[in-house]
Amino acid sequence: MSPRTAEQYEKIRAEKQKLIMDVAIEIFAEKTYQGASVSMIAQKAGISKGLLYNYFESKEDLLKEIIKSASQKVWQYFDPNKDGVLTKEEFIFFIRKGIQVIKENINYWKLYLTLVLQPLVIDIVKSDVDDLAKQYGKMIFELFKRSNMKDPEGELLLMSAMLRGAIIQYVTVPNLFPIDKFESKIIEYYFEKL
Amino acid sequence: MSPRTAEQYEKIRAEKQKLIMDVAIEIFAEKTYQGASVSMIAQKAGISKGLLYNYFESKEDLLKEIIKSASQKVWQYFDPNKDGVLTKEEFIFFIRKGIQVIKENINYWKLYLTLVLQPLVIDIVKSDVDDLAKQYGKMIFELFKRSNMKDPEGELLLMSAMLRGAIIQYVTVPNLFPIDKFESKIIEYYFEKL
Amino acid sequence: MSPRTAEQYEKIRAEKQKLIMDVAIEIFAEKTYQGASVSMIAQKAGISKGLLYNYFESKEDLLKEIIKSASQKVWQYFDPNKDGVLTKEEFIFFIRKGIQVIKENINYWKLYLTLVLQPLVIDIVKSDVDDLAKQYGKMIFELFKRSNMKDPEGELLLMSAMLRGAIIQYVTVPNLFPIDKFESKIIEYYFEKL
Amino acid sequence: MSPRTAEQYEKIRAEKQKLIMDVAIEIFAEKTYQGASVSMIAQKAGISKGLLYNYFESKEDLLKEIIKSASQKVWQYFDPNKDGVLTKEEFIFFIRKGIQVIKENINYWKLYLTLVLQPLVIDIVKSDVDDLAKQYGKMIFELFKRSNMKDPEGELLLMSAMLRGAIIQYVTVPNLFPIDKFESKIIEYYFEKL
DNA sequence: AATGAATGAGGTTTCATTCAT
DNA sequence: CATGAATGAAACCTCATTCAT
Repeated sequence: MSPRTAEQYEKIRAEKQKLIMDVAIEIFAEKTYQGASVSMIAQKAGISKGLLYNYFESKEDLLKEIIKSASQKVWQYFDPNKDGVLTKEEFIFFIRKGIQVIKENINYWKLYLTLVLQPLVIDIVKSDVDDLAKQYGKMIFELFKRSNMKDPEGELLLMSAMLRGAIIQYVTVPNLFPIDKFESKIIEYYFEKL
Repeated sequence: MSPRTAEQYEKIRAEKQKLIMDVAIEIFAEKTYQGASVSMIAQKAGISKGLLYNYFESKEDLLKEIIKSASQKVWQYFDPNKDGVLTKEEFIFFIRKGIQVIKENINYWKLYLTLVLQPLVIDIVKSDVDDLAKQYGKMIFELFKRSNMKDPEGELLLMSAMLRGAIIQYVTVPNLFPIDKFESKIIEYYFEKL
Repeated sequence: MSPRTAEQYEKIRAEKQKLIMDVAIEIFAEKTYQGASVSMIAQKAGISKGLLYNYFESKEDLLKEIIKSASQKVWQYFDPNKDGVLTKEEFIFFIRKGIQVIKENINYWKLYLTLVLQPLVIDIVKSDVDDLAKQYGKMIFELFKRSNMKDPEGELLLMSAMLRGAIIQYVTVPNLFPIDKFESKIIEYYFEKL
Repeated sequence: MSPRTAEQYEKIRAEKQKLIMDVAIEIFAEKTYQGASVSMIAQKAGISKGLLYNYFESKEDLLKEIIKSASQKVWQYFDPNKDGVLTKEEFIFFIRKGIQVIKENINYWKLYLTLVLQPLVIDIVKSDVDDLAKQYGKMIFELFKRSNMKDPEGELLLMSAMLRGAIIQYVTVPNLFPIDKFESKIIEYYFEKL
């Protein structure tokens, strides 16, 4: 009966906040940010609309928080190591890990994709992600060059297109796209080339 | 004093309908189907909201008509020829033509992409396109097999992922993606392999 | 090829006007004055909306004209004869004729009934009809008195209620109400009493 | 600080819902279902349009609920007793009670009448009411037969027409129709005949 | 921390009416 | 006399957000 400690409250808050965000990702991915209503999210999360506004300032704020937090979670695995140099093994790992992360967060990626397709609406998303993408791009380019590829830039283009396309396809129709076969294939491809 | 002839009316209708659809594609692509309002479309088309409903039964109907008409326009170039067999040259042409069509219809492709990412909302889109995609898939697979590729199925996977990814990237950030370089690269790639 | 004469034009106008009114009565009766749209009427009459406005100033004007004209048509049979005295035979005739007129103009009566149920909307209707009703009421009252009925006023009340109720019922569900049986019954009733 | 209890919310909802329905009956009766606007109802009820939609799914739903609830309220007095046999006294009571109920719910009856005159719009109304009407019709017919009336069927026809007509007249112009005199008269009539 | 009634701006849609032809 | 494209006001409805409790 003793009042909860500050930490307990903090924990409860954090959990409820996560719950709301998880539910929101799902609904946003299914219905679009604009097509989803705050009521739907509150209802599916089992809380009142009022309480949702206790945790997030607005619907847009909720979206921003989702992107912020999910970005962190998703991209943490790819923090480039200190030296900024990518070995062949690290590159293979990067692909494997990347595909795994996507498999585990389909809805987030779906949401992410709908968002990047509306440049005017959301610029938040880009900034973070773009930086990382550039760094990686550079490192992979260097790897390709070191491996004596004829046209490292062109190869980079093909590679990123391949990955991106596979993600889209997988995220859109998970059951129809053989992500595992794709994974072996692309790894086999670069294993030989590098 | 006499009323316009049937042809005159027909012309007016056809032109205005096209105008509305063109404007709508642009706005839908920019803001999402749900994020765009009929008012915005009417305003940008320079007509009253009421008139829009003279031409389309509803916002959803407008979307459907856009998809129907744009699908026709976009996919007509790819009607497989009678024999159902794809030569190496036809395959190269297919890629070239495909990229060109996309360059000329960026907004439609953007819209198409936001739509396929919301499976619950629109099933119209798929049916038409899926058929064609399957036919092509099969023909390309046969070509790869005839060319003695080791794993034609896997190669098809990589190829479609590459194309898809390039489209996404180009459509999303046209200025940043070197579509022409990508085109030469992928053609070069298959020119050697086939 | 000679231009039509003024009379011919006049005839055409009169016919078209009647056509529009007939169609409108039907639709108003079916959908309510408010629920019917000018477009529907024009379409069913096979003319353009614009032309309809050539014949009637407004939707409300169309309604007024319908009521005016139909009232005349409907009530003309009941113009009390000069002397203002109703014989038993005339009374019977009045009932017979009344029922016949209703059978022949179901839709007008339906419309009329929906209108009298909205006192605020239409006052036009009443004025004409009320006068006639009062005159008739008085004459029937006199007839009842001459026939030595105990309570002529009360009998008048019952009679008008009976007629009114039968009309409503018949107009509402023509197939279910045995109007002919009702007719014989009520005539038999007054034949004995008078 | 704590939220209202479930009962409190329940009470608020019930009261407001009743308020809206009461206001709506009045306005529908006065202006027709189609002629009344949701704005008018909200305004007269002193609430926002939005709130009305918190209580009713649509304007049509509001109408249906009114009919449902009012039907219950209105017809509950007439639940035939178990044996299904009507005595002379019960018949007299039925007429008295019926007239009283109508006097107390003029607006509902007005609304009801406008609705039955639009067969295409509302079928809801009929089903409930028709059943009851049939049961009563049968019971009254039996009573008439037991009382050795020459033509019980014809008498039933006259009686229901009389009642119906009186209701219409009273509901349409309450001040002009002497409902009390009608009541005594019709009771006197059947008191002698039965 | 929690509720859901309440608001109001804005969305989609309808329709009487006008007008150039 | 005749057309139907075009308008704009107003209808129905939705939903992010607020607030008393």
